[in-house]
Amino acid sequence: MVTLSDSIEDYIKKLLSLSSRLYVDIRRRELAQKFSCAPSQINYVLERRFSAERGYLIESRRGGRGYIRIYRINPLQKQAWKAVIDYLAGGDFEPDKALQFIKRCREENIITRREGRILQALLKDELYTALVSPEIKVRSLQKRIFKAAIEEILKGSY
Amino acid sequence: MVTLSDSIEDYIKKLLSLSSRLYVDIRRRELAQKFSCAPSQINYVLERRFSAERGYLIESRRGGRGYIRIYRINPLQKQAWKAVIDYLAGGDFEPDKALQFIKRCREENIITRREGRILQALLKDELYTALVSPEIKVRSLQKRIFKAAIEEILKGSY
DNA sequence: TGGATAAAGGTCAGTTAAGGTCAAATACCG
DNA sequence: CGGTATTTGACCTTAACTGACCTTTATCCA
Repeated sequence: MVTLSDSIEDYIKKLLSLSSRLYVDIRRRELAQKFSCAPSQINYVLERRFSAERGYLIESRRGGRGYIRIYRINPLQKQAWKAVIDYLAGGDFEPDKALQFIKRCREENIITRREGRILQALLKDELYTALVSPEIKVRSLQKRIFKAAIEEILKGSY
Repeated sequence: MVTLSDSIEDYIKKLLSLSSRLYVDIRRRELAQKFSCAPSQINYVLERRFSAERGYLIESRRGGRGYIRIYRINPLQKQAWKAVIDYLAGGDFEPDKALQFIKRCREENIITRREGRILQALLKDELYTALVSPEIKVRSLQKRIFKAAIEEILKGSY
């Protein structure tokens, strides 16, 4: 089932892969027109599919000659891994961010498809509800479990 | 006597047998319309007739363009995992038992080293205690989480 | 030169289109 | 008759998508 968001995502990724620089510029209006959708749809896609956790950065300018620039940030180095995980695990845990991070790990082939699926499954709220409450406890547990799982992956040898 | 559930079950199985992939996607609404029944009837059939024990797995997405995906577990895999699946369909849960399964799976090379480590990590009591009690709840949670992970592995291709 | 205007993009609440849950009602079977 | 399986309906959650309204920037012209 391919959604509009999927198509827009694919299109932008294609642009990125064709670009010799590490970013591409788009015009929100144009893209929206190309896909016959509301301009705000583009923001939606950027937010959901091109977040920092996924390894992208967005910058933009309004007004005449405005644009949206999408950067693909460098692949994760061993060192940077720890930082991302600490960041995700610091403060309130947001499963959605963790999920995005998983997507990125997949794209960079740091984890296998199966591992990605396992990690994703561990973040589902339904696993915890009825057994754990209030919500804050659910988050803490998810955090612990996510961290534990990812650390095992980090420990290495395939 | 042939019940509605029977017909729906047959229909889905037919779809699966016609599919070249190891899953089919359905739309709950559509199916319900096709069989002139309440949408929740579909969930009922899936729950009763397409459980892991019977060799199937379900996954779904809500919202616009939502879907329900039904996997048929590859018979070979099912064979290999039968003991685990049956164990998980039963009542209580002992982490030690699960650990033994993991070990066995490693020896037979049906999971990778990394997957083995992840699964093991998920069973550690320390992850749960302090956040969950009494012990019976810890066990239930461990079971759910372990089961969720196993099911993702069962979903297939590497 | 600076104020009006046009041409971008941003935000956010609300709508639509899915699927999920659970308990109550009903049907079937031994 | 009692218990189990089926079926339904009311209500909930979630993801995608839209539209109205807001802000920023460039540029043009008096």
